[in-house]
Amino acid sequence: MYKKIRKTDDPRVQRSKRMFKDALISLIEEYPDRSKLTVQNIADRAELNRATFYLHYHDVKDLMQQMIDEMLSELRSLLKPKDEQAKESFSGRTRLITFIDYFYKNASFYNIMLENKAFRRKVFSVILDIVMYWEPRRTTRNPHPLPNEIIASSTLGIISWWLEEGTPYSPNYLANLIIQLFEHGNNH
Amino acid sequence: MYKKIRKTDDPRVQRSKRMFKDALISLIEEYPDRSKLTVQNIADRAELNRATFYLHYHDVKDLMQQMIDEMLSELRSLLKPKDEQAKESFSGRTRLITFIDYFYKNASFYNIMLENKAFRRKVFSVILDIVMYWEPRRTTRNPHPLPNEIIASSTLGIISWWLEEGTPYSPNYLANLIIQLFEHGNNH
DNA sequence: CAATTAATTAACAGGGTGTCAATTTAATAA
DNA sequence: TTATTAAATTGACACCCTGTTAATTAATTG
Repeated sequence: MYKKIRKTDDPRVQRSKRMFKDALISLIEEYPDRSKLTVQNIADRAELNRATFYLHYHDVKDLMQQMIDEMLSELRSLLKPKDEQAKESFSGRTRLITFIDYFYKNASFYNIMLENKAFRRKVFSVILDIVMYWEPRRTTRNPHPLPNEIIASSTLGIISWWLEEGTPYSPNYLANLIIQLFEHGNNH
Repeated sequence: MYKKIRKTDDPRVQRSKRMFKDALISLIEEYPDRSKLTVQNIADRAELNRATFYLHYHDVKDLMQQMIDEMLSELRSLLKPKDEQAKESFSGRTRLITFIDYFYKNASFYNIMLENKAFRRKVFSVILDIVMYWEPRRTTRNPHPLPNEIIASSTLGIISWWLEEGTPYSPNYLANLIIQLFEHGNNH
């Protein structure tokens, strides 16, 4: 009785999906205007048949969506403290730098991905998490705090600009600027 | 001796271009995922021939680019004080509210347009202008001001979020939040 | 090996692109 | 009004991409 239950474990599937993802990244970096983002071109670049693409994805959007979900899940796990002890030293500042570093690694790729609304929304919610647990004491001594969404969206705006400009500051320095803005505004 | 010099003054051209622009706006608002943004559909919606489209634009991107330029030029003129006297009362705050109001009018349309990199870059430079002339005195008494790009990009981030969320605050209140952020950060 | 399933191949109708030449229609100077 | 100019339409063209299918080949694994 032959039965193959774990389809996704098939090395052929693994390989194909990896090839398609790499092809998409390669095409995006080569044509930042996304003018060559077709199933045809992706399959050609992956050196796989176009019909194989349809075995795994519904269309290009679907491929991007799956990649986005994987990336975001990776990012979230980076921001999750491993144990109780790590939680202590895992300050808001550390989390912000971890976050910025993550985008710094494949800056040109994430720069493109951030034009995707779905991706941006999910990144926004990750930032919102960071902001919400930033400094619990903030709410107690602060009579008129800004809505967390204002803090998060301005952070996303700054990071988007930073990526578009080719990361003109180091991740650390950028984090400093963002923290300065939220601590003192522009009146230091 | 017949001679027609001013082609662009031809009422037929005026009408056609207006029809195509209206059709684009109509399609964008009907299909926010931009799935129906083809020359074919735009021409159909405009009730003009597809070949006519190509008489005026190279492709859909070109049409959007022309619209973007027109809108930005309109926005810039709104932000330019009419005379020396008006300059007095045209504070940074007033300019920021004028700016936000402009996007509030066709919020759903600008929300889509802000996904266009070219448009976003130009809006960014308009914000940069507002920020640069915000408060001349700021630089004198402020030893460590943030780069103007940080202020501008965070503003753009906030406004983008606000548009994506369906303008949950009034333009005036949003301006207050932005000003509060830059005046005091999140520690009021 | 034998069974299973992934990948390939070739073909299909459908739709959008960008261009062209010939024709019709609208604007306007005289 | 009429003659001239140019815009708009029409129909056609080759080309490319899409999404699907059926038949075949190739790779994985019990």
